[in-house]
Amino acid sequence: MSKSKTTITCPHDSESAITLDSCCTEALENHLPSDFFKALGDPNRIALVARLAVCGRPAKVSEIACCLPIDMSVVSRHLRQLKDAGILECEKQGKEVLYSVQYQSITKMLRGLADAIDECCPEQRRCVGTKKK
Amino acid sequence: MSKSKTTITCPHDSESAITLDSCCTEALENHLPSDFFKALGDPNRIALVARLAVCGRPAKVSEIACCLPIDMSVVSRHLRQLKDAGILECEKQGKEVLYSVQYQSITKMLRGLADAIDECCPEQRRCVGTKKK
DNA sequence: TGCTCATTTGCGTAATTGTGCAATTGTATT
DNA sequence: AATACAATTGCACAATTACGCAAATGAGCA
Repeated sequence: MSKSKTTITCPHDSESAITLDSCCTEALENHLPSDFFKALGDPNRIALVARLAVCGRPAKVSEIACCLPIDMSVVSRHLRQLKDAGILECEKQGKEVLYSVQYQSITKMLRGLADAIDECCPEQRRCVGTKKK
Repeated sequence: MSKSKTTITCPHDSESAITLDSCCTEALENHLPSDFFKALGDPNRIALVARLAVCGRPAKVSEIACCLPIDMSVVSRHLRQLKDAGILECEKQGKEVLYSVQYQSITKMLRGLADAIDECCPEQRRCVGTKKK
């Protein structure tokens, strides 16, 4: 943890300004890519990831699609979004495209975020209540 | 992990059906509440959480709102959504409402999910390639 | 009681997103 | 070359969501 610190004051209420540890903010926001969460924010995409995760092997789009009551074209778009978010990966094999879960990068991401939040937790740092007056 | 297992066959392609370990699916889906991710899927809400996290103390709505170029009523709604998702908590104090980050429940959730994904990771289980033939 | 301030809620609108269908692309097979 | 199949993309539409403004709620204070 560093000691660099910035205080951002509220224009209309400078006394109760939120104290921002800039270094910590960056560390946290690096771990908070909203595209990652947006990708997991849809029930159908959650279902796709869960099924693919327990499947344990690369699966083609058509077999993934048949588990859900939505069109395969929609599944294809969902899979692409999950891939762009770093949750899935895919490889072409002949006519087919095989999707699989990026286990390591997901768990690394989740644990990294958890650690970053722990770093910010008041109980774990000395820099609490540094209020500008 | 248990041994109960279910195979869901594709209607039009039963040979390449995705093998589903039902117990594992449930375990995973329990860790995948889409509302949690949906709440973190918006850049403004991410910013709110990050700022509140590094703030390290309960903060009132107006001071949280002044960090973002959006109306306070919108911030209020975002905060409520984050609270409903279990990411923030709030307490009334006179006229004001103080929001703070639920550090423990978030990190517990993230690490629980990471563990659940690890449980599904092919390298860590024996039940790979259980394909119906 | 009347007033002020902080927050929430109602409502209308613009933007985004999820979806299905049809057409297209790309790859193998005949 | 023609055909068949898997996956993607274009397009239109419905549903959801983010947003700002104004009004309402609620809690302290004169």
